[in-house]
Amino acid sequence: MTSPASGRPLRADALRNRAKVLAAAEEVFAVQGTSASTEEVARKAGVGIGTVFRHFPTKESLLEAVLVALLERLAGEAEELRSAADPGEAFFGFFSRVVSRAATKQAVTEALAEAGVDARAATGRAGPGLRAALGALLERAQEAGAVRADVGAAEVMALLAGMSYAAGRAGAREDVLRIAFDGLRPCPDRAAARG
Amino acid sequence: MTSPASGRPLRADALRNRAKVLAAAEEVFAVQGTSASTEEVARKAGVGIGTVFRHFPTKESLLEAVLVALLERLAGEAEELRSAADPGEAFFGFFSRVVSRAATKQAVTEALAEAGVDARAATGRAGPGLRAALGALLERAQEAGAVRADVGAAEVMALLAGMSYAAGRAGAREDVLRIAFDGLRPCPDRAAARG
DNA sequence: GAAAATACGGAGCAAAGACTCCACTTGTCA
DNA sequence: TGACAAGTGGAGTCTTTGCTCCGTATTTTC
Repeated sequence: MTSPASGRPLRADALRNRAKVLAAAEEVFAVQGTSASTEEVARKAGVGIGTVFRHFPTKESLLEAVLVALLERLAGEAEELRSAADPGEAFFGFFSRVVSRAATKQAVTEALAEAGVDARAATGRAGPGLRAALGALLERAQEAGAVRADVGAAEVMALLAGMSYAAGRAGAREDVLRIAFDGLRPCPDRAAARG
Repeated sequence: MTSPASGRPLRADALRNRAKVLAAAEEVFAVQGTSASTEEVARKAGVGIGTVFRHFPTKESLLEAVLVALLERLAGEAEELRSAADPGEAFFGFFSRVVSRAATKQAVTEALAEAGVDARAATGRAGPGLRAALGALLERAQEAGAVRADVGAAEVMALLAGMSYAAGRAGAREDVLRIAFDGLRPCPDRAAARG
């Protein structure tokens, strides 16, 4: 996505500015949440507001671009872990890394939430990418017996979003994650415990 | 809280209006989220904006009043379950009832999040009430062996907030809750699963 | 039932934020 | 290097929203 939908490629300076805006937006939204103003983003990027709106015609489209970038990066990280030695550690490690990142970056939580629902059109494109990558991690962990067999990628995504939210608010991140992880692990006499 | 902090009791019509505003605010915030406008609340309550601001000098104070009412009601429900026959069912039933309510009422999730952090002054008063009531439910469930012994009320609150958030976004509420509940249950050979 | 106290309603104010417009600058291409 | 297309910046517009102010209406008190 380095050129406008139809027509010539972007001019060099425009390309540079677009990147600056995107980077600034990601940082601003991460710190202040997605309700931060467009002007704040422009200031951080060192460009005029007009420039921001030239590249992203609405605030929503800017936000969308940021979320997509975030999701793609997460998906990439998951992808890399696909061939890790320990599938269980790969899965749980990825999960907790995402959650701990969400604790400081509000935008991550929102991206995950959006990805789960794929409400927005564009995140609808990136969401499945993450879901697929996470799904692969999940499957390998299940085959290795590190994760119970009766959960799917969708539930794990939802759990991930929920835990990210909780991490951003309450303290005790590790303790809450421990509960979720134990819930994900196989447990032979679970039936007994339920009864 | 039916009279002003210092001075005479409220006039009869004022008391009535205050109640109408609070009820309207709860409904509006539940449906539209806490970013709904004060004017919307006034319209729903059938009073002028001036009246809303007379009773709640800032929007924040109105929101706070709604959240406190919500938390107190939840705490009350938890209290009632204190002497239920089956402590495990009481605990898990309460938990899932809260989550399913949060699925349709955004304000519930926010109230829980606030209660966990007790960031706001006033919810700081009501938050501990819920925490205590939930803690009592938790303890009884633990004594009955339905919940693992090594979790505290704080973690459960955080988990509750996270699950409420997840429920409001993704579908698959039951499936995600199942994971969380299994994580909360005792499981003798958990150590083995972790290794 | 009149006077005083209290409350009501909604026009209007001020601040914030999304977005537009256009005179000016910068990159590109022949 | 000149000409033109492309991009920039930020003052200004429009809308929304929290909140105030005060003339009018309702309750309470005696």
